[in-house]
Amino acid sequence: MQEYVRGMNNQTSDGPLTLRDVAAAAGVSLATADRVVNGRPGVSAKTARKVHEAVQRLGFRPLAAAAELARARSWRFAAILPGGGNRFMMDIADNIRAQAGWFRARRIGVEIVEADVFDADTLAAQLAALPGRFDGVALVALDHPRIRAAIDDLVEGGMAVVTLVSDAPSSRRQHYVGIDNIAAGRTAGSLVGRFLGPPRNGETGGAVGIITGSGSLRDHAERRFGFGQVLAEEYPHLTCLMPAEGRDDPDRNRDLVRRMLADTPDLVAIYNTGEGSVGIGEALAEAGLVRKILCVGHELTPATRRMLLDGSFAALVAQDPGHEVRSMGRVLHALVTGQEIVAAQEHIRVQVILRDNLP
Amino acid sequence: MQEYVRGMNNQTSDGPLTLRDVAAAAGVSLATADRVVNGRPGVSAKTARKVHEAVQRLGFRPLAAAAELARARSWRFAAILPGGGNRFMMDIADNIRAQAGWFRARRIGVEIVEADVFDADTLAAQLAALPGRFDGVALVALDHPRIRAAIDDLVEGGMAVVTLVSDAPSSRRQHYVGIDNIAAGRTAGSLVGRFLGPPRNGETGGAVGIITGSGSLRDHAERRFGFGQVLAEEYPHLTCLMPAEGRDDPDRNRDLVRRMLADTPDLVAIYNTGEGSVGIGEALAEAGLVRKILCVGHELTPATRRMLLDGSFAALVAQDPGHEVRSMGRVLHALVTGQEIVAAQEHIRVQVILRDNLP
DNA sequence: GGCATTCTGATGTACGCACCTGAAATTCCG
DNA sequence: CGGAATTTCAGGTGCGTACATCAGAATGCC
Repeated sequence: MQEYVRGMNNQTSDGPLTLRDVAAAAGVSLATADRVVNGRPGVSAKTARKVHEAVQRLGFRPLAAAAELARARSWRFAAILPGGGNRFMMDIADNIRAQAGWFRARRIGVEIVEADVFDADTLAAQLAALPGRFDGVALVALDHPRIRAAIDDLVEGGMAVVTLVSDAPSSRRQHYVGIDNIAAGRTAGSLVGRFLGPPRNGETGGAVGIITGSGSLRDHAERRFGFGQVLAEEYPHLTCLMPAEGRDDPDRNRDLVRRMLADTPDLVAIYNTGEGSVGIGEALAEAGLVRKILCVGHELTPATRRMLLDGSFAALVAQDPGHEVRSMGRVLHALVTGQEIVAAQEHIRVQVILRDNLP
Repeated sequence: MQEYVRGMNNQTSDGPLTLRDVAAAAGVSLATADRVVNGRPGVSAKTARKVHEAVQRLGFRPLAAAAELARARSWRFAAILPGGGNRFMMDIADNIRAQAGWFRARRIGVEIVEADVFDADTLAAQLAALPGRFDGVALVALDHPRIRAAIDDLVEGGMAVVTLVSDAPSSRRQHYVGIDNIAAGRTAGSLVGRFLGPPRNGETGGAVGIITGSGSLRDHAERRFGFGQVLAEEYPHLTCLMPAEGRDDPDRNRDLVRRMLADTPDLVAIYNTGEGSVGIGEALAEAGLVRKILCVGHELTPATRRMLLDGSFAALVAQDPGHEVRSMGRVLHALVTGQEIVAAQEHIRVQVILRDNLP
């Protein structure tokens, strides 16, 4: 067994455990120990086993900071977000900018790329243009065969790929940062059912209108599904109207609700699976039905916050863009540096926001 | 202006920005630049200004990993948690243990100290014994003059002090890791009010029972306050009964609810501000009143999860112990290393948990 | 078949990553 | 000129990695 210590570092006994200690214990050099610990090739099975044993026996864990410093390379991540004034996505973008310091401190540059998430071809082309320029991507995925293929190509090419907010589960993306949208829809359904209460004597339950953004983003579809499920199972006295597509646009949503009010005398509640809830509030205000018709929507924005406070909306089901951006950063960073992902920490909660627990 | 570069590092132009660049730009040595950046003494006002200017101009941010590595010292934190089988506190403890890796990777050792949080003298004595052994403390604070004084002494002595779950706002603790308990109580109040719905024709609203842990922990008191506030403001048809102290003990709570049921024919809901909700479920089951009486409680534990699923409890207002432990770690670490605390990241949300958004 | 030579895979050496810090050196100022 | 204030020097911090080294296998040649 040789001695590879020098200087003042020859205290294998006290102090924190370093790779040097492991190497000494295994009777190999630092470089070899490092190779084994990081699973790099060029080590015989026998010595690898010795090192592994030493790691186990001593309970060694590499110091993240030292590893990061030594790696001495920087990373470039792209965040592909839908363009068009979607407020929630703007929040995501703002949060990414706000996290610039965190990224910089880890040698990470993040570029926000606007995309037309509804056009699979364009999006696929944008994805295909990423390799070489970036080490990792987070994208709001359109769940479409062409996009899945594009994602798989990226992963194949060694890029870290993470879906954000809306998933593409059948692709090979390494991680999904976002909420369980079926659970989110179910939560909205339970809120509507419970807030409305059981049908009054002699009355029927009434009708529930559903406004949705678009059929092509998976998140909205899943929310509708979860919502419908709960209403059918638990509140059969309530009837769901056909979902109306407002493309997350307040103006369209306003029109949809106007029509809904005209067509549906027994309307008791409206659920919006996406953005543009303001339009709903406006239509209700016009009709003098604020607080008369129960509204539940998604995401906390200045507009929904206001409507929560003035009572137009009873509750919001939300995800925290800050958490999501931080999770995205941690996950991508862990992926490119080969660190472990702590699943529990990366789980994004489905939040219920009432007027009283507004952050 | 001198040259302090050596080796291959003489590229002040390209590559990422380092302290060396700042030092060169300011015309001082690395050591001096470092002192300024970290606010350590021994630098004249004039040179400090030069360095600050350079930092601003170049937009320098120290690389977290390098700083951490170089600081080369380890920290010892204590987490002072109430003993006695409180499930939520056990979760906190478990989360601390689960985060051991994270702490280790930052050279942080955490020791969990059980305390009798209800005895101010003992707790104060325990706090007084910390200096020398620890660099930072997180404690579930009893809001009591003696404890405040003990906390102030610790801070005075240079220890980082953070309150956890229950605050002592008038002390000099540097940070509180936990939820806004008034908001939590209000949220519970809104849930009860909305779930019960407006009074039916010809009926009065009914009575709401309140079970609380103890009067001496600030968190429970604040929850009661928030709860009562909302009920009085928004649901005046509901009457709150006097809070009954069950000391977070399921058995006591069971007895309290039994008595409550016997004494209060018009009981429509029960709110538990603390632990031991199982006892409530048991008492209701005995009386065959599960789902007949609306229950809202706090914290997600195996027991409350079960009761949420079987319908005994309609909703939980909760805080995420995982988030809290991670926040505690980050904050204490930031405090001892003199880093900045990102307030937005450390805000702990008041969560509403229904059966459908159970994590 | 014996021996020199090339090649290959395994292992070690030494330096760099960017910052921190105690001791040494320098400057300042009365 | 002496002591305090300020600044610089130099040596860590633990790990990654290009390059050097080395042993042994494979090859080639006589």
